[in-house]
Amino acid sequence: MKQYLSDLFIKTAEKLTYLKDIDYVFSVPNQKSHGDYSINAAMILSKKLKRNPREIANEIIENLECDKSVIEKIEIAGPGFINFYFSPNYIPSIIKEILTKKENFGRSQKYYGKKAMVEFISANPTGPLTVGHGRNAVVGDTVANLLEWIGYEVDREYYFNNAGRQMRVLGDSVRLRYLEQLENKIDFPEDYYQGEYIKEIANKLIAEHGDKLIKDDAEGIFKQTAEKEIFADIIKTMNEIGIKMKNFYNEHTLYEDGRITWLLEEFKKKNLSYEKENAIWLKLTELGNEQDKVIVKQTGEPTYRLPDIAYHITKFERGYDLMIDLFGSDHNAAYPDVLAGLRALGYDSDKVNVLIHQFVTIMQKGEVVKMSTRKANYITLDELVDEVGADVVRYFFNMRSISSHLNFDLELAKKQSDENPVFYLQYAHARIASILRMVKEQGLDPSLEHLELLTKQVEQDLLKKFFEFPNEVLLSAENYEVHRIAIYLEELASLFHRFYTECRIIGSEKNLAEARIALCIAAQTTLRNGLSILGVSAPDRM
RNA sequence: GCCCCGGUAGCUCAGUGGAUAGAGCAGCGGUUUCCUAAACCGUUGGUCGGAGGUUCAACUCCUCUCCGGGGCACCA
Repeated sequence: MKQYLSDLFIKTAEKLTYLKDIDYVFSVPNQKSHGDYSINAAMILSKKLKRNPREIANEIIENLECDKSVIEKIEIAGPGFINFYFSPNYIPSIIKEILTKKENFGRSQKYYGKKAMVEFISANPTGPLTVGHGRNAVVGDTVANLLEWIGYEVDREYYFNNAGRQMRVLGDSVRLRYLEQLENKIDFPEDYYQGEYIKEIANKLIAEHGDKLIKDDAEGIFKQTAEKEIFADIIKTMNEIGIKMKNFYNEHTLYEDGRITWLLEEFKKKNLSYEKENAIWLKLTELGNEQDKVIVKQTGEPTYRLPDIAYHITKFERGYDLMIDLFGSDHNAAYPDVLAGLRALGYDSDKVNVLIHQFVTIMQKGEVVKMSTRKANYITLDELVDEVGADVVRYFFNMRSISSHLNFDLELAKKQSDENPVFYLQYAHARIASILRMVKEQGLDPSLEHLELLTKQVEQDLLKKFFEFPNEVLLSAENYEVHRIAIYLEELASLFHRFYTECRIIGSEKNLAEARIALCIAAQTTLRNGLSILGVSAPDRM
């Protein structure tokens, strides 16, 4: 419907040239009495043309060449809205489109031929993924899905660092636990990794090597084993919630390739860096940021900024048209430095889109659980998935705007009842599957021959909702707003339940019954497609 | 001191500068001899944190301010 109107206005703009280059908006009015679609063009033009908006609206309507069989009525309302009422005979045509496109209904080719990379999770292998990482993981994967739905070829990538201080501390934490298990007296520093998993890794080393490692240092087998075990655990968790990375990018590669040295030289050559207090600084103030930052420490080790910039350069070299970085809000001060560095080297930093999601607050028995990886006071993503299931985890993390804090109530999520919106959606899908099984036994088949019989209000409301889906996918993808899909699906499911409460199939006149079966299939397809974007399963039975 | 995010119904949250601000849950009252009641219907509930400003029109944009969260590393 929107597409039809939008084409209509583009055509009309050839006659009424003032319709060109203005940002009019088509919207579905809040109230049914305001039609199916509404446009605000006349009000926007009012100031520009210094004319009465209702007068302009009239002129626009006179010049619209619309098909009577598609648009039944056009009205001017309020301060100058133009309201369109679509013909009840046109509206069911969407069913044909859905039944033809099936699992592709909602996809578009708008960005066909473009390549995108979504970098997410990117947690260093110092411990299991926590609930905090869960939001990043789920949203990142869903954003990648959305981009695929609008035509992008998408790569998912995980960037990690297995060198540096944190990893040394990790290795030493394992070493100390190893010694402790062998009944040596140790002093375990407070800022070391406190988690149980460290002891498990130490035990594993004892099982394999006995006490032969007593003289080994932290950096060797202790660190290596820790990294290997932890990564295996992370990947297992990712698999459980359906995430498959295309690539794991090790920061260390950037050193081996000589990219770090090269980058340092580039900054020096371009006079963008300087030495002070035995460290090398990047002139970020000259690039428009607040303060200069260190890129090489006194120790000679680069800070994260240098490899981060080098890493993004590899993304540019790999030919991505769009690069998404997804971080938690604790990183929100880091990315402007990286982008400024890229700009200074001539890269188009507009192609890099940094998404920041706010924190997850876990509520347990009415209390906020404070979490810290190092203190081991956290709930792992694995535990969460075990308790509530992958579908609930995926849905909960997807259902809120990423800029809002997410309140994850463990008791509620565990409840597997109607308080959980994910069950509402899955039930709608399962209910349709059940209906379809039933009507088949009755010898009824879907038919597109008499869709014009779908004239009841609830039927028309559901049909109109189908029209919105492709546009909803497009808007969600272009704005990286995963929660819009969840909201849309809840509205869609609600409309289906209302339809089915009022309209029965078995017992209705045959042509009507078969048209309604087609309507059910269309609803099921749309629900399933939406759920697949979110990575939530669509069960046939519950 | 500075930067980012939030503040909307009892709770959790939606809300492209548009018409009378919505949903879910909770509360209250109903609906099933009938293809899934994990459903549906009705109803209660609002100073959109506050103050200015821009606009034909502000929950939405701008300024100031209060409250909460996250940052401002030679950690990532």
